[in-house]
Amino acid sequence: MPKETFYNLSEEKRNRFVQIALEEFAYRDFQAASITQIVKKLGIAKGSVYQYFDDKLDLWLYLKKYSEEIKISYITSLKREDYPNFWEYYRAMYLHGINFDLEHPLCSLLLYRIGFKESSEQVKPYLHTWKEEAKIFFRQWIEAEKKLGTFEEGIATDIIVHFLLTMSLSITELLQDRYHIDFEKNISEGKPLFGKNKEELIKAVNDLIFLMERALKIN
Amino acid sequence: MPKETFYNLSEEKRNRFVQIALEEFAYRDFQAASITQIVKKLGIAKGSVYQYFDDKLDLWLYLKKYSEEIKISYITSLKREDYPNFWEYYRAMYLHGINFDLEHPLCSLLLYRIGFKESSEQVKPYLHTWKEEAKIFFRQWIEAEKKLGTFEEGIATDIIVHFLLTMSLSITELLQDRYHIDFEKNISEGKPLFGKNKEELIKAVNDLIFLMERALKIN
Amino acid sequence: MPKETFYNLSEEKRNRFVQIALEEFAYRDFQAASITQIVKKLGIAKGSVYQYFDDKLDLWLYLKKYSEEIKISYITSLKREDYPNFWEYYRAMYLHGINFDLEHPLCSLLLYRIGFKESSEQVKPYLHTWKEEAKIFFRQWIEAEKKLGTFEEGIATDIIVHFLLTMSLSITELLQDRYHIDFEKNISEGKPLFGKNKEELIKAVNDLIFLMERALKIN
Amino acid sequence: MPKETFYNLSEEKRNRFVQIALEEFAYRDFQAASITQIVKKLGIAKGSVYQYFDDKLDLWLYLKKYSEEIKISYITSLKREDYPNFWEYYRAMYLHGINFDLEHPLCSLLLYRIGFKESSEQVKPYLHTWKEEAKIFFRQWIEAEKKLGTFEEGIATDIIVHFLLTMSLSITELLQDRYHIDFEKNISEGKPLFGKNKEELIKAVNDLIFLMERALKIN
DNA sequence: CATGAATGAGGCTTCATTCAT
DNA sequence: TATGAATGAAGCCTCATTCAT
Repeated sequence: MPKETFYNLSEEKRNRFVQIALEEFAYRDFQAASITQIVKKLGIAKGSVYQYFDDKLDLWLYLKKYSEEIKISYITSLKREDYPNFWEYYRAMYLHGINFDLEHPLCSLLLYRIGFKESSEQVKPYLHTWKEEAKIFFRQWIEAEKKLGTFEEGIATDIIVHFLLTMSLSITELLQDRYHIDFEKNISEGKPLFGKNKEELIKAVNDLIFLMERALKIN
Repeated sequence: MPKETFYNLSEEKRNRFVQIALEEFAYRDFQAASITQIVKKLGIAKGSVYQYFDDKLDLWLYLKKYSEEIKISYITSLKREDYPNFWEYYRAMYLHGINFDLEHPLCSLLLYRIGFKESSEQVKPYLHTWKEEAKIFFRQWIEAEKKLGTFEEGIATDIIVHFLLTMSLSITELLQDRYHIDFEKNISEGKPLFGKNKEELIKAVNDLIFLMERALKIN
Repeated sequence: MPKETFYNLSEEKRNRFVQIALEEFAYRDFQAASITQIVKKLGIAKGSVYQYFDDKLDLWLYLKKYSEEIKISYITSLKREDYPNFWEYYRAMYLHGINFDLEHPLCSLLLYRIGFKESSEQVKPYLHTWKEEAKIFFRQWIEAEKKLGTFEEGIATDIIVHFLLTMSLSITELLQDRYHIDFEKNISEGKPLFGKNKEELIKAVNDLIFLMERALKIN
Repeated sequence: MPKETFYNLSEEKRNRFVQIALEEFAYRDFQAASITQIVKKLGIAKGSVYQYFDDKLDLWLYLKKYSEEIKISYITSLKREDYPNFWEYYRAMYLHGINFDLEHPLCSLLLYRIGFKESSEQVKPYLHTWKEEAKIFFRQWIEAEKKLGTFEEGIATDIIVHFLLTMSLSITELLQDRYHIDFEKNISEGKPLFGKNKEELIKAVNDLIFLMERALKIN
C-alpha cells in the first residue's frame, strides 16, 4: 500500500498519477506494464514512484484496491429488498453498473484484466480474490433465490453462477465490440466517452438480460 | 512462418519442439514467454530456434496457426445439413469440440489466451484475426438461421452472436472451475486429463446449452 | 564538520541523533550505511540531516572524531610515570580501555571498523589517520621503552608494534567469541551489556597480556 | 556456482575474467563491488556476466571457493608428522603460506576480507564458514598438542586459539605495512610483486613466530 | 530550523537476437 | 545444421542530495 508521501501529494498530482498509472496497467500485463513508461508520460523522475510505493507490485495492489472500492460503491448502492423480484433487481444493478464502466473506464478495464486476462507470476497470489468472492457471493444469493422460487431447483447452482457471472462480465467486451468504443484511443485523445450512444447501450444490456431471464426463469 | 530447416527436422524433434513451445506460450503472455526457458527445457542451443524461425513473433504465429488448424479440423468435421435443427447441431458441435480441448489442451489454452487474454503490443496486429472471423462466421450463420425460423427476428443478431460466442468460449473456465481441472498441474505431472469425469463434463455442457436454448429458442 | 545548526539542537535531540547515526555506521560499510535508514529510525525529515551536516562524509567524519575523542579521554587518563614498568602500565591501560568498549560499544565498533574493515573509496583518505597515528605513537613509545630496557634491542620495533597493536585491537573479537557477546543483538534489544561476565572478561584480557608479556619481556 | 558456459570459455578468457573480478571483490565490500566496473575493465557486455553466473552472489561465492581451494592446496602440502615439534611445523606452514599470499595476492586479500572485513547483509550467511572452521580445527589441534606437552594446560585453549589465529591472519597487514606493498598499485601497473624483499619478509615472519613461541612454549 | 517531495545517476538483472565456429 | 558466447537495450530499484515551502 502507498507510503505516506503519496497521500501527502496534492490531490491534483495524486489523481494525475493514478490516471496515468491506471492507463499503463489497464492495457498491459503486470509484467509488461512499465514504470519507465509511466514516469515518462508523467514527466517525473523514476525515483518519485518509489517515494510513493514500495515497488511495482505495491503500486498495482493500490490500483486494484482503488478500482475495487469505486466499483463496490456503485454495486452496493442498490438493495435487493427494494425490488419486487430477482430480475428487476438484477437489471437495475446491471444498468447501474454500466455507469461504473462509463465513468471509470480505466478502473473497469483493470478489474476486467485482473479477473480474466492477467497471468503474470508475480501477481498470481492476488488474482482470484475478487473473482472467487464474486462466485461465492453469487452462489449464496442464487441458493437463497432458489428458495424464493426464482430458479428451478433442477438447474445446478454452479451452472447458474457460471452463466450469470460470465454474462455479467462480458459486458465490457460487448461495449467495445458493438459500439466501437476504443477506450484507449478516446482517452488518449481526450474525447468524451459514449454520449449519444448511451441509450443504445442500455438497450443492448436490456436485451442481454432479457435473454438471461428467458434462460433461467421458471415458466 | 518457419524456415525450411524446421521442416527438415525429424518429426520427433519437431513435435517435441512444438509441445514445449506451446507449453511456454499457453501459460504466459507473449512478452513474458521466454525463448530462454524453451531452449532450457528442450536442451538445445538458443541459436537453433533462430535457425527454425525468424524471431519470437514468427514462432508465436506458427503455434497460433498450428493450433487453429487443429481446431478447425475438429469444427469442420460436422456438417449443418446432417442435423435436423440448429440446437442439435450446436450441441453436437460443442460436445465434439470438447474433444479438441481434451486432446489438445495446450492448443486450446493458447487459442483461449489469444482470444481473450493476450495484450502484448507486439502481437496486437494478429490478435483479433480469428476471434473476428468467428464473429463474422457466427453473424452470417445466425442470419441464415433467422430465415429458417430458428431465432426471433426481434433479437438483434449482434446480441445473439455475443451471447453464443461468450458462452461457447467460457467453457474452458467452466471445466477448470467445476471439475477442478488444473491443466497446468496435470500436464506437468504427465497425468492423463479427465478420464472418469468426462460424463460429468458432458452433462455440464448439456446443461449450459439447455440454458442457451431456453434463452434463444422461439416458443 | 557539523554546521552551527547541529550544535543549536537541544542536547537530547543531538544525543539521540548521534546514537542512531552511530548505530548505522557501526554496523555497515560507509557506502552501505544509509542516511535514509537513519532518518527513518529518528523519525525526522531527510533534509534535516543536511541542515546539520554537509553530506554523508561530513557526518561520518563527525562520528569518527566523536568516538576518537571519547576513546582518547579513556586512554590518556592513565600516566606512564604512575606505573613501575611497561607491563603494569599496559595491563592497566588495557583493562581501563575495556571500559570504553563496555560503556561506548558503538563508538568502539565504529573505530574498529574504521581501523580494520572499512574500504569504501570515499573515506579512504581518512582511513589510516588514527591507525597510523597509533602506530607512530606506539613506535616512539616502544623505542623509548627499549632504552629503559623493557624490550630487547634485537627485536625489530616494527614487529613489536605490529604484535602489540594487533593483539590490542583483537579484543573486540575476543569479547564476541569467548563471551558470546552479540553487541548488535543486545543493543537492539536494549539489554545491558556484560554484567556478571565482566570478571571473566578481565581474566581473559589478563591471560592475553600474560602471553604478550611472555613473548616480549626480557628474561 | 558458475554455469557451464563459464567453463566452456577459453582458459585465457576465464583467467582474465577471474583476475579482474577478484580485483573488484578483493578491494571492495560485496555491496560496493560493482559488476558494472568489472565489465568495463574487461571490455565485455554486462549480459555476459549473467551467462556465466546466476548473479552477483553466485560470482562472489565462486571467487571465494576458487581462492579457498588454492589456499587449501598450499596448506595441506605439509604434514605434521614430518616435523619434530609444533613450532617447527607451524613455522614451516607459515612460511610456506606466504607463498600463497605472494603468488595469489588477490585471493589472499579476498579471503582476508571475507574473514575480517566483510559485513554486507547479503553474504552474511556465508561469512563465518571458513573462519569458524579454522577455529574448530585450531581448537582440536591445540588440545592434541597440549597432550603432547606443547602447551601448558593452564592456558585456556580459547586464548591460545585466539592468539594464534589473530597473529596468523595479521600477516597480510604486516606485509602491506612493513614492506610498503601496495597490491593494488603494483598489480594495476603490471609490476612484479615483491622480489628482492622476500628475504626480509621471511625474516619478519620468523620474528613474529619467534615471539609467539616465546609466548606459548613451556619453559 | 524543519520538512519531504523531487531528482537522476548508478546498480543488478533479463532477454531476444546475432554471429563466428 | 547446430552451437552457445556475446551483445546491449530496457527494466526495476536505491540512495544521497537539493530546494521550495
